[in-house]
Amino acid sequence: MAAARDEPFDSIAKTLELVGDRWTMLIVRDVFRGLRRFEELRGDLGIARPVLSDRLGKLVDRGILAKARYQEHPPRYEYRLTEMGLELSPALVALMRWGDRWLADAAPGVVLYHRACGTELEQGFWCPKCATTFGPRAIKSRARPNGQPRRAAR
Amino acid sequence: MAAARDEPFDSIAKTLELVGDRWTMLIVRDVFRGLRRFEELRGDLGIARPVLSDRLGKLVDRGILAKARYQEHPPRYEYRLTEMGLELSPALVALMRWGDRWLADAAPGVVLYHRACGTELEQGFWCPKCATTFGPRAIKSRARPNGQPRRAAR
DNA sequence: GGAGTGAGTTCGGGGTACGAACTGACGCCG
DNA sequence: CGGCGTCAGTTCGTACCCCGAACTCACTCC
Repeated sequence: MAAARDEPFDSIAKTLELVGDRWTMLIVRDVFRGLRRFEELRGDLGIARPVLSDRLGKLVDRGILAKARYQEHPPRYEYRLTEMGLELSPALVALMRWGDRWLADAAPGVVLYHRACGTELEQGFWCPKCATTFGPRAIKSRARPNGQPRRAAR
Repeated sequence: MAAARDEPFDSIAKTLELVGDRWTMLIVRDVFRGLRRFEELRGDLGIARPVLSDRLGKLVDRGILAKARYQEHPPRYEYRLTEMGLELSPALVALMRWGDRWLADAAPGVVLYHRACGTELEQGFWCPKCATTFGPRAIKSRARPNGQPRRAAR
């Protein structure tokens, strides 16, 4: 693997190195849905055991999932999202909405609500100054001046 | 391939079938950045030619990219985002921000602005009733009652 | 004590991605 | 006009990764 090219948008590449393979996002999605155990995941995804085993291990190594023992004696673990994993939800939601909108055969099977008030949520880009949401065409990008600290997220 | 399981969140799986392989999202990202020609993309990504050729073809077939002839005579085409492709941006932005936040070695190289006013954008879940953004923990999900028409997006 | 379950690991075969080399249609420059 | 460079591919053989099937192991339940 070549040395990292120092290009902008590199975080996308870095992120996809961690979660961009064929199964990882689907595993994370299932854990979101509440599936936690090896056989649950395997049954739902139809993934080969060795591959699931490998992916879960990597997700734990990377801090996206955490193992929690749910029974001693045959020590059995279930997998839960860490904060890091939980924060993948904007990406998952974005993929879901794109599929709902653009793929005729992917009927929207799920609606997402704001827990506090039960209103169906929207996902969008938000301008805190104008206090509006807006679409992709209203985005401009600029290289961040080097070394400037990132803003605290959320 | 087994018949589609009729599970909720299925749009995520469907979406990932189209853009979930190792390269496709990176290609889309590069087209977002303004790279349009075969060799530009190849040089930037370090992707093997046959793979790039195949992925571009599939992206065009699926309606995410469109070919536009930019010179006759050796007929040469460049690739541009369709509306469908453009709307992948929420997913790309979500992946980018996740990387910025959680991957120490992925310095945020790009800032995104609201074109109208120059303010740095946020991306979040938006509750139109409460007029606030909120995080993943404030989401609830429900199966959509069957056959209900999807809302007009954006 | 035999069957069942949950969570894996081991083991070949097959499909896919890879880099390298080849093609072909030009344009440019001396 | 002849050779070189460029752009956009395709062909080819290998190397790797994914897959399903079978095996393991530690238990529980009947």
